[in-house]
Amino acid sequence: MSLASAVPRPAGGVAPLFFALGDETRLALIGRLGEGKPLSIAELASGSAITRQAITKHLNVLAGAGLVRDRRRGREHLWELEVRRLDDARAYLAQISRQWDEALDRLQQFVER
Amino acid sequence: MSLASAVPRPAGGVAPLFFALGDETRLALIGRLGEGKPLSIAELASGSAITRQAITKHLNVLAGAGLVRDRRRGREHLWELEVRRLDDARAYLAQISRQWDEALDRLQQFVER
DNA sequence: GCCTTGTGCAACCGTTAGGTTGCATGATCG
DNA sequence: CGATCATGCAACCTAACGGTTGCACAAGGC
Repeated sequence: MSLASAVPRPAGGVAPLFFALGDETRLALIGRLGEGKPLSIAELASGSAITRQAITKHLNVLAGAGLVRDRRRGREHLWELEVRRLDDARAYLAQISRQWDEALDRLQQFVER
Repeated sequence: MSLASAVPRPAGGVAPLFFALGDETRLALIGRLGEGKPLSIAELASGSAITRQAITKHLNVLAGAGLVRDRRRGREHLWELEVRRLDDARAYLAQISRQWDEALDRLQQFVER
């Protein structure tokens, strides 16, 4: 009955995913990592008004949501974007839109007969 | 230069939008409102483990992000989904994906020559 | 071996989020 | 008018968030 349960959620749930996206600083990080080149924490922190440790925390939040992945090279950690995870979020939003459209169609037909 | 600033953001910024989506309870509300039928606060609260006032707060957060709109009928407020706002979020995600793909293409060409 | 550089870890702090309870208010139905 | 039902408003509480500072540590460069 409940359509809510009919909406399949990616592993781990979408809420943490959206939560990770719901912060200006984190969006900025995603934007920079989206330029393609993997960056170290120090590189991400330099030029930012924020502390390196704060950046680290944000990266961990993003990593927890699967939005970002780190790979160490020597003594430094290179972080890069995990684009597929963005698709999960998009798919979820698309599904709700579809559910909405279909519901409106049903209501429309119900009115017309 | 910075590609981050090249990503157009919907009015009000996307961060609040994603923030509003980043909560399990709020996602459930969106799911129920996505069924098409406008619902009152009391209707949304009944059957929920949560207090009516908590629901009200969540609805206000969603309204603040433009994800939901209320229309009063007599003494009750009917809430309904604002689907277009979901498209804003989707467009933003799509843009980052596109930025990523293009960046990878450039890097690829750089390697090949 | 030393000094530097990139991180991690832990404690701490102010603010906000999510939730509750209690009471006031406004529209509706007898 | 009086009882009732759907809300709003405000205070309060706890836990988490976003940020900082300080120090320890491991990997390179010289």
